[in-house]
Amino acid sequence: MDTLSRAGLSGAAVNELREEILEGRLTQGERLSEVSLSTTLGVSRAPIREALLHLEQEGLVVSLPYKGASVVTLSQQDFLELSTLRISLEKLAWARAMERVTPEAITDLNAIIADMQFAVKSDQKAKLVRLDLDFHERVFIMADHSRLYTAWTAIKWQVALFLLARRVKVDDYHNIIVEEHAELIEAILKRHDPAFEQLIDVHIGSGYGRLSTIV
Amino acid sequence: MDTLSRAGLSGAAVNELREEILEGRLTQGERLSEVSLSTTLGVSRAPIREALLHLEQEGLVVSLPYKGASVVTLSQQDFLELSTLRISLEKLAWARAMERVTPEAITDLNAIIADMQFAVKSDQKAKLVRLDLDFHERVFIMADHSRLYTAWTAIKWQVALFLLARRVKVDDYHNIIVEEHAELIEAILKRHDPAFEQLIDVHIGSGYGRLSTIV
DNA sequence: GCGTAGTAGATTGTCGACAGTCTGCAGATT
DNA sequence: AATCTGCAGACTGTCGACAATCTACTACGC
Repeated sequence: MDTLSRAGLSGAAVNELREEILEGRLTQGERLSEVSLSTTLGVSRAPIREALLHLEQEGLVVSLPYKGASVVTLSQQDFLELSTLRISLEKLAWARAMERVTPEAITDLNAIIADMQFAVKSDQKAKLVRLDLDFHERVFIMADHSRLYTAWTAIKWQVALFLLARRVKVDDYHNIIVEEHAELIEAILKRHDPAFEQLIDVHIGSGYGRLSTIV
Repeated sequence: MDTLSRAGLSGAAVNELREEILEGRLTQGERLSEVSLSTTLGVSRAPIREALLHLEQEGLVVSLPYKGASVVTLSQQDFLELSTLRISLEKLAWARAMERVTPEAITDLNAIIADMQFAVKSDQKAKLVRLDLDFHERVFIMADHSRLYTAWTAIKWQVALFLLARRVKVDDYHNIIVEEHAELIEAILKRHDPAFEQLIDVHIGSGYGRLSTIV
């Protein structure tokens, strides 16, 4: 991870708050008062403020001057933005990852797919989402492009929030996720497969079709 | 601008420090001590820390825990990263801008080109760089995609730093910049010109060829 | 002389308190 | 009754001081 390497208290606050948002204990739109957070987490306001700035950069929190921070409320429009930008970023990531792939990386990716299969069987939906994002995370790391990775982290947790909040129909998500990621690995093994861009369009963009009505 | 709307002191510090970095008064690699900055700018460390976090997000500053912040040092590798990511972002931006273009926006863009011509004649190199970035800035705004715009701002000032630091050969930059931007406007007027992606590859990617040896 | 432990200085991380700003309600005015 | 004004409370923005950490120099041992 990225934020784990940050300084102690603010980094810990980031991880704690992010988990609470992703798991729904902090609902979308909920006010995030600095003082209440500082008393709850047992630290002063300084690391809390820094944590909120970081979460704002990750798109999980929105804040206005003198009006405080709130958990982001993601709309269908936001999901469209996330999908279109993600497609652009992933195309670049995969193109570069193809040129830098190692056998060990493929082994890791296949291990994730194996975990996915288990998660599907045992119906662990949250775990499945984490594996999905972890899979793509490794591709972005493989791409060896620090700014591309930064751009990815700026939308990663918003995508996670959308998937975890069940605002996407997950019925077929279960059924196709293993197969689609396996196809992506095949594409990467071919190295210069020109069809990978179309594959990404389908893989990421298919979320449009799975976009359900607002919960 | 974006940061002008931020709260007073930290936002002002961001703008002040960014200008000093872009104009070279703060050289690349220079240490940025919080206390010395706070005494220099006449504010306490709190807004300075916030400003440094913001500048780190913009890629103009790098910082390590307990080791402090420094002005970023951009290498040729960094320029390659900036160019490849920027091409991805601009392709998405132009595709969307084409669908949303208004006559007023075209007027604004042509006004910028007119200013460019004047800047070229009067040999105002820094002004020319600003106009170049302002041109693209407006396209990203036209794209009406908040996360794409955020991704753009995360690399925008690094691109500016590269161009302003004269680490790119600017001889032909002067000669072709007006013509290339005029071509981009023509492409946007055609709305669904499929050749615009290639145009962007050339326009942004040509920086590779202009990349000079390290100063 | 060279390497290493210790220490002093400087710098960042954190804290609690004060100042500036927003929000909602109470009361006055028309 | 409706609207405006002023106030009270809560919250964010800022500040100065203390704690934790890093760094570079010094002194010691070999």
